Amino acid sequence: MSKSLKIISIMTSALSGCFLLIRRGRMEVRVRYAPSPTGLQHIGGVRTALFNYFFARSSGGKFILRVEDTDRERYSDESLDDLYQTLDWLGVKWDEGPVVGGPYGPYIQSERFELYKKYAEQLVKDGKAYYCYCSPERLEKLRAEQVASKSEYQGYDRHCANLTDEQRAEYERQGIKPVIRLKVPTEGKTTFHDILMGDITRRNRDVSPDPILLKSDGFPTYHLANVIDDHLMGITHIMRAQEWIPSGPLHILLYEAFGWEPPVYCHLPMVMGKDGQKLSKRHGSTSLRDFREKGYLPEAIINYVTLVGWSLDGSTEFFSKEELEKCFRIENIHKAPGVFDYKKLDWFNGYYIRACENSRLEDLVLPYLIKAGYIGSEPGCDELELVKKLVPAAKERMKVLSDIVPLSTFIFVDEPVLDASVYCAKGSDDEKTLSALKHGAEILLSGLKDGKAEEKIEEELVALSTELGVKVNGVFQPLRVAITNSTVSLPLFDSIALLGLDETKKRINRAIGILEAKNE
RNA sequence: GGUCCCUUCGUCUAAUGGUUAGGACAGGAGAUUCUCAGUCUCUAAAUAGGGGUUCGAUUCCCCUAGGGACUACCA
Repeated sequence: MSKSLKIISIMTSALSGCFLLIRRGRMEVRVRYAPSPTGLQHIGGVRTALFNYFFARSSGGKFILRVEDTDRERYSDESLDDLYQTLDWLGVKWDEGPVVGGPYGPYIQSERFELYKKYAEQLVKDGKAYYCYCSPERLEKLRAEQVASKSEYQGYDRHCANLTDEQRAEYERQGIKPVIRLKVPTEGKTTFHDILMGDITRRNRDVSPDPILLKSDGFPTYHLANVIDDHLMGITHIMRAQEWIPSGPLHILLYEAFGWEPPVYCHLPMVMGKDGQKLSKRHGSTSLRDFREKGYLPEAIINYVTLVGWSLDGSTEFFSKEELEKCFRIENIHKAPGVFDYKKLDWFNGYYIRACENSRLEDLVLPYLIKAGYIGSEPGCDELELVKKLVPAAKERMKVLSDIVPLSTFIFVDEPVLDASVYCAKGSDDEKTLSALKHGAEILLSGLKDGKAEEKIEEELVALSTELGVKVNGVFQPLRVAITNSTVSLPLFDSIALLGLDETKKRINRAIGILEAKNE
């Protein structure tokens, strides 16, 4: 190419870029989350929703929810409920979509049923698509043969691509319901641009040959419905998981067949399990419902999940939803897939629990205590008072809300430790342990009864330990085990406050009995 | 099998054509006059391999290897 020609070509491409900018630049960003209600919302889907939502917010655009319920076999009402519940729980609000409506509705694909058929038939009229009468059995057999022969050519053999009118009429007479397939060109190549990945090109002969657009039941397949709706709803950016990259060229072909301008693509890195495979149930919980039930806070989920495959600067760890709505940049999305780290999520969750207002935490923890049967389903004043005392003591020991149950069991279930050796701390012995328990109890109970400061009592207990020639824990452990029935527990004074003085006294005396029986 | 995508500590990630390659989780050690937890301090740990381009490459290019996704009348 000569120099001047080159310059001209650069200029024209710059110019067409300008037009694109003018056409698009004025337009606000419109993105969508378009799940199919065939199961519970999971980490991967939620991450996609979040990235779309944050991108929309941070660029002053619109976030649209669209329900892609074209698979009647796998659809369930429960999944749809779960979708709404999950987004609601996360505090992700959609600007347009089901429930709230919007100028491009309806936003549920089954309610747009007629539309897809119309467009598919238009494609047939234009010679871009055709009716196919092949039976599922024939297709199955074809596929089996291709797999067996390890043929380089995999996919539909275009058997119905050039049917005569007579042949078609004959099939129709037999009552066979056709599907509509797209004519994929066999020559040339198709390129689409991805913000993250750059240009991705595929030879047309490698595009899955003649995919079905409209199923025989009249419902569209994903490809058709997705392209039509994205266009009709004015979607500007498609942010979806990288598993969709292979169908990118097919979608471009569809946009071309319709004569439409394709949107900008951004394929999100996938979320993997520890073994590097796509995250699934066998790696642990994946549904948001599970996480919610175990007691993860929405702020922890949001914070951690958006940090898989995205980062601001590599050192900022904590982001609130509101911050992400401001600082999320599409350019900071990573290309490589990321492993979902349950431990790090736990760490975030613990952090957010500790940061949680006590009053809110009381409310959050209540259902777990009720479910455990520790407090009534209609908690009375006494019970609420107890929870009020429990929360600050348990707070920094919790990773998930359900941890409140094991931490508070000693209050509600009294199963004394009968093995005397458990009371004995490292470096102490049976005799000293008994003595520590007896004298410690005296110091403790009389001190508390007289309203002595905890610090003062603690000092006296420490003094007792030096007196007995044991470590500090040599005095505290027998008391704690006696009171909480466990070597692992809340701190001594918190435990007593929760249990009450009478019950404390009762448990200590019982423990003294257990130790005395052994020492004899 | 075919096509496409990816590759910095175990994990999530930062960085630049020139740094002791930074942070966080997890791990290890220690501190905190009660266990556990929390908090604090310290510590170990990475540019997949091989070729180029370059005075210099982890960064740019090529090859190899490894991993992943897709290959449905599912999305």
